Amino acid sequence: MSDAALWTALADPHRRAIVTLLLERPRPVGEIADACGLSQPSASKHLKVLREAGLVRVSQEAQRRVHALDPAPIAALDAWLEPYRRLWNRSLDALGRRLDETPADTRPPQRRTGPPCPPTSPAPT
Amino acid sequence: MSDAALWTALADPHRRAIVTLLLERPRPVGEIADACGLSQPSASKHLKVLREAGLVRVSQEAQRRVHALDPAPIAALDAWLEPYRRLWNRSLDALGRRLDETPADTRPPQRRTGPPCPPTSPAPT
DNA sequence: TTTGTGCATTCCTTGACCGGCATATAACCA
DNA sequence: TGGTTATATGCCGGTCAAGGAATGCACAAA
Repeated sequence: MSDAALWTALADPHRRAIVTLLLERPRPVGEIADACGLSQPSASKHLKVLREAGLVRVSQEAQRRVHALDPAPIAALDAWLEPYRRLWNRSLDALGRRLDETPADTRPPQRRTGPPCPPTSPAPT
Repeated sequence: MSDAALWTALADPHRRAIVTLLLERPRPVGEIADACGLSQPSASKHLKVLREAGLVRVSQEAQRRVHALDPAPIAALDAWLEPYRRLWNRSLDALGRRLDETPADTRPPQRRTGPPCPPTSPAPT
């Protein structure tokens, strides 16, 4: 479950779709294939990649193999993202300060649309 | 700068290395190639992919082309990650609660190490 | 103007991956 | 036992991306 395997697994749009699908609830392979418009073998292969990246876990139910999301590896991505998020928040803060020092009617009309993570320091709203 | 371009750009380990390198400071192509052990054309090509994903910006300085990191697109990744982060935090909280209900000397020694980003809002589930 | 430097682009080869198809495997059912 | 369902796997052809070598291009220095 290397970092590389994780990135590789999520690089494919079909696999991201599968992961998003499993966010809702665990599902058997056939259902995943249908929902994503994949053939059964294709879905099975993608699920294998996701399994090897640690992103999904399987549990056998009779003949079915129900795949469930395991969000734990996402933490590794999140950790990798951390310094960039900090940088991004810093530049947002800087923008905010610049805007605060600018007369209102000369400002660009855009405003912060809300990054998914709260800034580390109070940003003007 | 589609989402797909962003994932594709970051899926390559060399490109992630470049991005990490640029976290420190902007650099010209040759320096990036050296630092990452890439040939100059190879570095140039990777930088093109990163540029097209919006992750780096170029500024010309004499004959040099200095590449700087632009963390903005990272926000898109962060947004994609958000629901998984929530899920992960929920399971950590559940673990924490279970641990709190368990006599101390039967617990595993681990404790929540702190996900890099606090949950932004009470999960609207 | 010539030469040198820094970088981008093109061509080519190779390797990886994806999808489809056929088939193997395993569990359930009659 | 034989058949059906659900899934995995192997093979094949096509596509795409990466790396290397050679080259083109822009700018600067002499």
